[in-house]
Amino acid sequence: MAASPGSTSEGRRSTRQRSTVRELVSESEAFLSAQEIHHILRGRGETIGLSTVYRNLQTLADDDVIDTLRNEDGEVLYRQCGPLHHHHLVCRSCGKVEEIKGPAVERWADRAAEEHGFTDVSHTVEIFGLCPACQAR
Amino acid sequence: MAASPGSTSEGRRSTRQRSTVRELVSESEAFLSAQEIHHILRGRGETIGLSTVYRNLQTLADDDVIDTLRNEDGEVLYRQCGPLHHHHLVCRSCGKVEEIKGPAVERWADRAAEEHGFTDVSHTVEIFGLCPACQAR
DNA sequence: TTTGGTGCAAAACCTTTGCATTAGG
DNA sequence: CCTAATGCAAAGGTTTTGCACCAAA
Repeated sequence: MAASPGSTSEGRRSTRQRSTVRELVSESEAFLSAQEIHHILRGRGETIGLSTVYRNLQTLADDDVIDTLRNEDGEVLYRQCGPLHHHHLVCRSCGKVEEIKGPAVERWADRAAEEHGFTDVSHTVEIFGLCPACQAR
Repeated sequence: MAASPGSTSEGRRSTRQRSTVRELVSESEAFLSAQEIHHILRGRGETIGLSTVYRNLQTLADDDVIDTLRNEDGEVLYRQCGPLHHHHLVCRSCGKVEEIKGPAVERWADRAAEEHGFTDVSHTVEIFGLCPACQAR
């Protein structure tokens, strides 16, 4: 992961909306889009604007509180930063996600980057397929 | 790569626009966005609509003539397919792309999917970092 | 009180789609 | 001919931004 020297979390006020967003992201296993987060919170009766959701997700990502990922449709997805780095095995049909650890890939990626003289390396790996349940259907 | 049984390249007509798009993508080293491609072609005096660019890029991708990739801004980027499946090492600063082959990753991804019972597997791997030139700056 | 945060609506983006027209086979 | 391909404009989607108001410190 990239180092983030200039932490921007200095003058952040704690508001109900920010807490609500952070909590939802924390309690969720899956990656959520901003739209989904807004929809869920509204469904719970929370009062929060879509732009506020976007702005909070951005600041949370800036502060390295949450991880971001882009799905195949170009939507940005958000999730709490996990303690361990891992990757995702995603079902193309039902969207089910399996987490997979892959120390081998980490090493491979770092080495490949190093061989080309790259530093400050990060990587994304996503595996797509058809899960057992969806094959049966 | 997922198997593509039903090749859709059957009834494709060869038009000036399709050739132009394919040629530009072929002759270019870098990944280009649809908007960039349209802009470049218009700049050259070509007569072509933006939607035609999009549609041709889609069919070319469907026919496995070009590779697609999404940049960090969510734009879809296109580039001519290499003969071998490979991944990309992208400089976060200047956008320079190195191709890297990684049979190990292919095997790892396929095995990880298999262990979870997934079939029809494809995967994406992107490595981001700072290239030597940009480190110097 | 001061100023960052919020909410709404409008704008900005990339991308897709409807439809009449053109042109490849 | 026939129908895929084109071009334009309009619509679709996500994300950003302007601005007046609100509330944390």
